[in-house]
Amino acid sequence: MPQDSPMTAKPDRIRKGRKFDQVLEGARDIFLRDGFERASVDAIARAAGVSKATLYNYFPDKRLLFSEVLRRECDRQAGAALHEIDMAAPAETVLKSAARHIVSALLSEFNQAVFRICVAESDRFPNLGAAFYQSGPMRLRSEIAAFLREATRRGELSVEDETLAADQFAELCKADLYTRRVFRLDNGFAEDEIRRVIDGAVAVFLARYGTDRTRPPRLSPAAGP
Amino acid sequence: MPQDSPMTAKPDRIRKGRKFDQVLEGARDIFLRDGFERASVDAIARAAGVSKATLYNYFPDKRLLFSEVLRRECDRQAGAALHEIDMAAPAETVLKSAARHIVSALLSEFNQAVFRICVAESDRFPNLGAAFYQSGPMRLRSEIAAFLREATRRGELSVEDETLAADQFAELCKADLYTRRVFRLDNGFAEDEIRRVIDGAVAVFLARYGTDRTRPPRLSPAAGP
DNA sequence: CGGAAACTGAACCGCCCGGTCTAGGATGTC
DNA sequence: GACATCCTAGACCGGGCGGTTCAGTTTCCG
Repeated sequence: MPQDSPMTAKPDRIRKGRKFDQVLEGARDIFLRDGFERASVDAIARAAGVSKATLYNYFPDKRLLFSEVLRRECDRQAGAALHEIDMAAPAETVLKSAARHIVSALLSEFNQAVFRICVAESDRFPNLGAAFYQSGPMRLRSEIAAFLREATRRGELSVEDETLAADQFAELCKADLYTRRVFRLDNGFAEDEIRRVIDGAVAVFLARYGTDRTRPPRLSPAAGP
Repeated sequence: MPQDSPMTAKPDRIRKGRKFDQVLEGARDIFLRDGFERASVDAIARAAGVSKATLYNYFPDKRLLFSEVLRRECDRQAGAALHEIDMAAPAETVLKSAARHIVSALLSEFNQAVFRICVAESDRFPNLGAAFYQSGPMRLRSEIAAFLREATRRGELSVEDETLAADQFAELCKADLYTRRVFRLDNGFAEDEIRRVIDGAVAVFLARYGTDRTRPPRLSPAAGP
């Protein structure tokens, strides 16, 4: 039973107030929508369904509220990883499904919003960039690198510099799509656009890092001329 | 309807004011440093060595001044292209020197600043994203694509989808470096870090798109170099 | 020289913002 | 009922902002 009765014997409860989470949620909505500068504290309080006094009861100022919100969102983002992929499947299968996960995560509304804010505010909030990097790109890279190492051990791939290869793979997944999304030229992409990029990424990657077992027969236009 | 270009209209030397360029320069400095929201018009006027009244004589409001500044900076950026590269050299040479140009351009202070602003303000200034995209990534891509087409004709490469391949190459050049730069984890990179990425990018690219003439002997672990 | 046009500096306006404060309303515990 | 705690609505403050105005100065050019 989800009883959140605020009286659990004594004030060993650190949680400063009943509406603490509401404040964070409202702040997240407004900050992600408007950015730090344009988000007004009044708007946040309104969105949180809370009075401004209550808000300032929890957080001493706007900056700290912002930092806390972004820190949490970075953590949240870190959860959405590639864990569910069956790393024991054939390399090409793993790469393809990883690519699909990466693409859809990168293009998601949420990731875009957090990315935008982190980029824009990274000078005023120096730790922000690092937080985002570690919660997103860095985790992704180490997961991919671990897989590459394992696949190399199995003889399916031949990767010496796993971190470089992992970065390359992630970058290949961005091709075109990400840029267009970041600059708001498109907000949705057709399935065949996505497949084109994913298949292209896997093909390029395997051409370089595949072994004889996994490298596809060269589909070069050598057939052509 | 507000006139956004003081140089238009009839006479030749109408130049709405002697200090027009000063204003643009000052505005560029401040906007690129502080972004749109945090840049105050007073600061811009001060940086331009001009009174606020003069500034508002040229531009009806802050938004339009901003748009004009960014439009010019995008144009300026477009100039710094790959033209000077000798496209007739062997493919690997061309790719390597192109990669070096791309990397140094991407990591430059100027490009970072413009990128940041475009990303942050792309929703409030919808045409901004497109302007940046066309002046930067898109030009780059079409130049690379043109080279790939030519190299394929020469039989040095074997590329079917030139735009995809061009995007992939540009993405490969970003690996790791760009992310770290954008999030301000580093502001300078050692020469061997850069070379590692560039060589890696070219190797991956040639493994997929090279022909027997240009594809390097596979450096797979089985076969020694 | 003389007058128009460009430019200046500063004061000024209205607005909104971050942040404070107060008087009072719920709520729950003894 | 009394007390304590949390919360609320909104008035309030100082300040910075974008933008305007204006009286006076500089520059340009015939």
